[in-house]
Amino acid sequence: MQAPPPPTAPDPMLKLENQLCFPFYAVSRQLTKTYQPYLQELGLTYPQYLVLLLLWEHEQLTVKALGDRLLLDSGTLTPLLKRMEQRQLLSRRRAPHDERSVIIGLLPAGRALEAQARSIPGQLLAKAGLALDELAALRSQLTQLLARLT
Amino acid sequence: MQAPPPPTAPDPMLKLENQLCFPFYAVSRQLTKTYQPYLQELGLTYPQYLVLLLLWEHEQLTVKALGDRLLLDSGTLTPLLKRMEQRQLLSRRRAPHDERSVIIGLLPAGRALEAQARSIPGQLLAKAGLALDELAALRSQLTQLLARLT
DNA sequence: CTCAAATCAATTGTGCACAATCAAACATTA
DNA sequence: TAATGTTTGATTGTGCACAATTGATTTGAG
Repeated sequence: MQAPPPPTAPDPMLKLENQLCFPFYAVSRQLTKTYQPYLQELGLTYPQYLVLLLLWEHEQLTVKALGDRLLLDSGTLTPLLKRMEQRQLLSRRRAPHDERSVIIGLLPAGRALEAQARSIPGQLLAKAGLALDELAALRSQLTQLLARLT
Repeated sequence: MQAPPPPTAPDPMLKLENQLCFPFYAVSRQLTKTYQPYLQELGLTYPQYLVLLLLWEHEQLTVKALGDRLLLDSGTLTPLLKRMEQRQLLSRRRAPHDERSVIIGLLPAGRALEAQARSIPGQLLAKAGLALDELAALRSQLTQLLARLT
């Protein structure tokens, strides 16, 4: 279905193909879909995988620390972490010295997923058709942009 | 809250900072947040804004055509379009020659938002601190990556 | 012409994402 | 220490995002 262009030509800056944000939005969603079959084997969603990446590295972190690193707030993290707690992937407990904080700790079932996840990054890079140096260049541009936006 | 590193150092490919996808995921969400104050004045969400960008250009499109261009399926678009229909921004009707298709047409209230949206792309570019040539370079890389992923 | 396959939108169910609000716990300072 | 303000997580409500299924419609092979 394709209509003829409207009588008044639109501002070129308002055409979808010229948008800054749309490619980020679309690539982000497509990347998540690309991860999906691998993560499904582990029973994880992409945001849950990100939480585990941090816990594999740090063993335990507060909800606040997770949110700071992932740029997610408690409205997103709390239900997500409760689902992972039900699966015994992690534990949630109040910090003894500061009852406001909730400490998220890695449990054995969560630790066990690390070995299964090892092959994921390499397979993703292959699917994206990126060499390691291209990846590094792209990532540094994105990190720089992210810093300007936050 | 920061715990000492775990006894077994994690695979560097599994560290958050080395992930390919996370920067896209984070930048995409941050960009949406950056748009938010401007779009709020128009009463639009970011995906609704994308639909209008296409309608400003094409006046009318089927749900299928919108989904193809935005890489969104009907489970996402149908409720979103119904909300926009309720606000009289667009119309939804079956195609006479093919009753399976639903044609989305721009209404005056939707057309009227175009003038108000004109200033948005420029303000976003300024906030992102990008020059036009940087933008073009980044966009071509992203478009290329998107093509490899789809 | 017939009916099996393909197309398209809608629906259902799950899981983010985020603004806004709240309440508890902690920190500060007068 | 009493009053005030800040930090932290949880809750609520709205709106995507997408997999899976359904049902109506159209197409096309025989």
